Amino acid sequence: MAPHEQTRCENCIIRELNSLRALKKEELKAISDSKEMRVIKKGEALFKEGEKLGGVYCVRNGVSKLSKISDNGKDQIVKIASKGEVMGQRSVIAEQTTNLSAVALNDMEVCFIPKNNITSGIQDNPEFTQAVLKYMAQELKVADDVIVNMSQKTVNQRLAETLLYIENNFGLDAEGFLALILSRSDIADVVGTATELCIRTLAKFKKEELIETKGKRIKLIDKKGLNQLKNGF
Amino acid sequence: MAPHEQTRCENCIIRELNSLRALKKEELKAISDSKEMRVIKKGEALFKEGEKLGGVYCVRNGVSKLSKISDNGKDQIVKIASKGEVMGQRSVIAEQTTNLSAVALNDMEVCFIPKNNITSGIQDNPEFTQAVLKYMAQELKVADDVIVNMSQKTVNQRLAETLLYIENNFGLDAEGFLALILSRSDIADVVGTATELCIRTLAKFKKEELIETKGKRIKLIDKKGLNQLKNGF
DNA sequence: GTTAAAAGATGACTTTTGTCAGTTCTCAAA
DNA sequence: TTTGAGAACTGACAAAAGTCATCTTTTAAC
Repeated sequence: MAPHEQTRCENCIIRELNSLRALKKEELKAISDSKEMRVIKKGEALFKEGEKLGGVYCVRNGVSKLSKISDNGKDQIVKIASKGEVMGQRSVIAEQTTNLSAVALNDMEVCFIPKNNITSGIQDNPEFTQAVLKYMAQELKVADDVIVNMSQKTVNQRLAETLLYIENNFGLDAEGFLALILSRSDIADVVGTATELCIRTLAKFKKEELIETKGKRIKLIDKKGLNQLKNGF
Repeated sequence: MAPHEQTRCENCIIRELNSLRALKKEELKAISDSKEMRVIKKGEALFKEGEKLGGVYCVRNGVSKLSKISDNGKDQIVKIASKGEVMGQRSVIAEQTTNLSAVALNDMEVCFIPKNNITSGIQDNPEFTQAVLKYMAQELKVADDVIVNMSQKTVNQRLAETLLYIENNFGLDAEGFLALILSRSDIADVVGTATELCIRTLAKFKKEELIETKGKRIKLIDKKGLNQLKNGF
């Protein structure tokens, strides 16, 4: 297959992971012709909160954090997006500026799809619209759950939950450590606490033999214990 | 107008407030024929988390809290729905059980619309689908903001914000008190804190002449001060 | 009106979380 | 190999939030 053809949306298997799979062949061809592949280096921003997006980003490779700075200046990570995720969908649909910033947690490869491709898809293809609708409904449920966790659970519980979430969603490396490596500060921003408390709590988990650490890498030893902790025991 | 006709969806002005306004006359007639008006007394549940909904509820009158019980047994109010709001939409679209419970905060009048009316509307009427999509996109943005507030702001800030929110969305009564009267425990469940701390903080606000109280009613005196507090000054 | 139950309120105390100031570690550029 | 910046970590303390027990007020049922 010629290199050119590898990047045609019609041949792209990533889209099977998201609502773009509901698009018809002609629609995918139209997207292929106008889309643009971008490489984002670790630490670079795909977009920043308040920007008006010209389209959405389909993640081919790598991981991005979606975060928002609160009035007190602290960053809260609302979501971690990886392969297959379409970013910026919400803003494009609502025709609003983004409320979140997207920063690459490692080197990324994304496809930028101009918004008119998406909006025309929504107007002309009921299956696609339905797929987007279901996706958003699911996101909304997840968001509600996060609200409850954030307001009702302790840092202990939320950290345990975050670690389990990372293992479930990003898997392990060859040595059994969490494959997604976050800085302590990023973990704290997911959990919604200060970096120091995050570090202290990780140290406590280590002492209780729930986890092991090696540099910034973390291995979950006692998942049952972490699960109990998460639920408040 | 005959009483019968008053309750026809075609004549109902409530729907102008929500996505149902995008429906065509024939679709509204179909809904009218299958819908069912229900009266819910204060304290009664429209539905409980985990239930499978047979349709959505369009609020004609009254106010309902949408809440979820966290693992530690505490209730978190995620949203307050009033006139014009369509409840249960998310679950019907995602074809899932509800993740939230809906309990009437005062006497309510709602229309129950069977779900096949909604799903067929989504399949056949792109304008309607688009309206629902935009509504959900907006909800998602609001939810993300709530996540950030919950995890990064203090009870002080969140309570100030909640009071301002209630004034902005539900207005005042004849004497200038917040028109929506919540129990201290419900306010605490919105803010995401214990009832005692909520009461204490209200007492503090009173001492600082930010608010006045009369029984369970609350009047906002110094809105500028509350706004500053909300943003952390 | 009486009365029981629920809601509101307060004090005393504990636990959790945040903050500041500093030290150690790590890794990459010079 | 040095070195210097940033990340990880620690201690000490302060502030915020939660809990429990108790008391008062309000509300609604009889």
